[in-house]
Amino acid sequence: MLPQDLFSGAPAPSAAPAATLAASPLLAHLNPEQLAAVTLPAGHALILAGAGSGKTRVLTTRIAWLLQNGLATPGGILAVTFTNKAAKEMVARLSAMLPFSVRGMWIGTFHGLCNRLLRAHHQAAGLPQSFQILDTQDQLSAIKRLCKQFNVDDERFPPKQLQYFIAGCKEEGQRPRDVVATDPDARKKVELYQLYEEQCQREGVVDFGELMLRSFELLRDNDPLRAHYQRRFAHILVDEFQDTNKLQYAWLKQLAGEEVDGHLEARGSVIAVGDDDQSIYAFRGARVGNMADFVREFGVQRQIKLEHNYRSYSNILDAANHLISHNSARLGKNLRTDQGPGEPVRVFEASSDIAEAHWMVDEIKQLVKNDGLARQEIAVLYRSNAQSRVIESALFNASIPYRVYGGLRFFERAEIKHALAYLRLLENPHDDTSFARVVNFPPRGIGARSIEVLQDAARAVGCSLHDAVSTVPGKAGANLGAFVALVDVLREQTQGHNLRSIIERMLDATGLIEHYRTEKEGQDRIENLQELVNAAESFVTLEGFGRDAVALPLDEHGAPLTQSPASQGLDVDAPLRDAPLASAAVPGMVDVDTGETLSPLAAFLTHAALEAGDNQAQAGQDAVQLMTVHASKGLEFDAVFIGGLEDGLFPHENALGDRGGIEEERRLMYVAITRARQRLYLSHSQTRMLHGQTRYNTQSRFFDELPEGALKWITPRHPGFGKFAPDSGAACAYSAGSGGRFGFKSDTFASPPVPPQKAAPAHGLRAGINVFHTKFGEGKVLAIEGTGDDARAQVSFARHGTKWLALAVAKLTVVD
DNA sequence: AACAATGGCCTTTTT
DNA sequence: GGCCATTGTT
Repeated sequence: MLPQDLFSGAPAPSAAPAATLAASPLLAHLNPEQLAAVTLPAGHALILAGAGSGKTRVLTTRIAWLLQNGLATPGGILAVTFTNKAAKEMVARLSAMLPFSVRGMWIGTFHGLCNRLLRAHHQAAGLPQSFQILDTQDQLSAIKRLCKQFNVDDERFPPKQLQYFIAGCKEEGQRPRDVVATDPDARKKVELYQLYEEQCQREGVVDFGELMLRSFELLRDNDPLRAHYQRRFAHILVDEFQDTNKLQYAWLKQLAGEEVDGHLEARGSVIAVGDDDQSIYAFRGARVGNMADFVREFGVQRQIKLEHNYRSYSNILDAANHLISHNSARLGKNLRTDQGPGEPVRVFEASSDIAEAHWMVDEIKQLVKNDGLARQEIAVLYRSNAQSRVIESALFNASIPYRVYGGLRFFERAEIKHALAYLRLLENPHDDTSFARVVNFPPRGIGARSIEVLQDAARAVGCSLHDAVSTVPGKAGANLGAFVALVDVLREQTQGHNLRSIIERMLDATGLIEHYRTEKEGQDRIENLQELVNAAESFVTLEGFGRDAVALPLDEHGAPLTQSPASQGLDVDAPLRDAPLASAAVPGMVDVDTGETLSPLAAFLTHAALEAGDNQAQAGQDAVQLMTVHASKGLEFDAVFIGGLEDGLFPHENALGDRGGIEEERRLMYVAITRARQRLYLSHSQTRMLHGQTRYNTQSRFFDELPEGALKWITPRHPGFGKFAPDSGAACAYSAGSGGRFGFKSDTFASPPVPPQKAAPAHGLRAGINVFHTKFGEGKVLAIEGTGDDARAQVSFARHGTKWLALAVAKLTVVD
């Protein structure tokens, strides 16, 4: 771990005298730490930015400051984020700060910037210029198609698992030849990975992982190109650094400079901004360890902690600080505020999930009525999506408008995917994933049998489905021919048309709209398809076609021969003379470096793949916000409810076995707590309907890690975690007060909830004895670790391998 | 090819 | 309990 003293909060020496800086309106109202971060001298730096500490402000002000003081040119700046939302926010704020367009800067998501790089240097990267991007759905169908073709037993190799395997390999930077496979199963997987790659290459498509890996390899293997970009990007800024995976970190290293004798020969400055306490994406490959690696490998000299929180009252921060202090392996950070204590954190114990939801509804009503809070400033957070149902129905019955985040996004909807598949076929007839998707949609007499014949034919010749159609005889061949003709004719007809007209013609010619006219839920789908036309329209106007691009001569490696004016940047004063322009440079459109252009259609398809759109229902309404804790990261609300704080749910039982699982759950809780500005409500329920059965849960262990002084128990606190009150009658009486009138399922109320297996405090387990688990079956205890509520057992199950189970949660019974 | 029925799954998720 | 995907039926 990093020594504590490295993280001195002291302002770093700045490039200009403090007095001058303070006078600058840009730097007004920054606190000393923020000021230090904004005015860091050249060199790599790590900024540990706590929740609500003004991180985005620091990032954008830093960029503006560099430009204003002539320390950087727009072309020399690369700022990378994880989500489109964050990238847009940065662009918007910068546009407001700067008197000129942000166009010359590279601001975007990792994948967006990779896309840009690969489009610009598609030849060097071995890709067609208009390669299309597979989203997760497309990738899965591509894998399924592959497996079918090679007669893979999908019991032994479920496509989902293969997808996970392939994505995982790519995130680790591994090509099939790099994967070490010892057992036959693993070898088979690698073989399929190889075949999948060949298929993608043949079809001219890349998945998300490929976008990252391919551009990493491009930089790694192409010396002049790498040198060019290293020279160009003098200032690299990375947001949410704790969420970077291994490959993204390696990608950043390629851009940052040469590695000499194990340490990085710095070219530009990399400023990494992150918060290890908010690392909640380890499950998808994020490596918090990248923060420590960054400090070591980049020889980071300056680290700044932003600990001043501008969001919450101190009771809320106390709760957060106290909780997170139970994690080991932290870089160390404590949030503080100038605000007073505020309201205590209210804690409620419900007798059932229904009662819990009704309590929330009652409290929400009061917050709106008595405290005048806007409904959209109230959020209900939960650990898993399944929990939303009960809350939704309670809100619905109380006629409180609400909005659930999550679910399908615009470009992920089936009808939109169908339309996009047709559009992709216009762009690239060899995109078999798209071909297979719509060859019989709307239905045109091409059944599974015909498709199978076609696929076999295509494989035999080694060509695309499109090209194999002519070899299929008979009626099936005729139907297939008609489909191909439809697409080919459409392609010719729409040649030179604008995007709107292409899409309208496509919708008409393919009969998509017509097809949905007869379906029961077709009206919504038709509206969505019309919305697609609007989306395309606004894409065209927003992204501004035909803006000037600068051509750049390339050598035979695809690397720029000379620096373009853009890469040298405008001279210091020039930007200020530029007319202000709100639109941002968008990946996939026009590359300002190379002048390479993409057809409007290809650009729009890229946009659709890279930015799936909003995943929120009806926006605009003043509605209570419902979402998972993960989805709430980066947001803030006046009042926050965190429900389902029960052991097994939050922390989630699946996390208890994993190494570091509990700590990630704790960080998740930390994220949830720090969303609240004024009020925080925590609740747990004695019983909960989950997967069709009533579960009896004890309160979350996290309650024991919160400071008593900041809490106010609305229902009396139980003696302690894991020890259920023998007589639960009291709890029932309390819930009757606020939620009882809503009625209980007889089975939950008839007898007081009794936790089934936790009656005996001593678990009575020891190594060697046999146990039974409801999910994993029979197993043998290998080891016991910890005591009391932290006790865990390592159990070897006959069918499920060896697992660590928390005894307080796992349902283990001794078998003799 | 369209529909009904059954079975298996079930933490979190962006690009 | 409810959602999905795949299977079976007409």
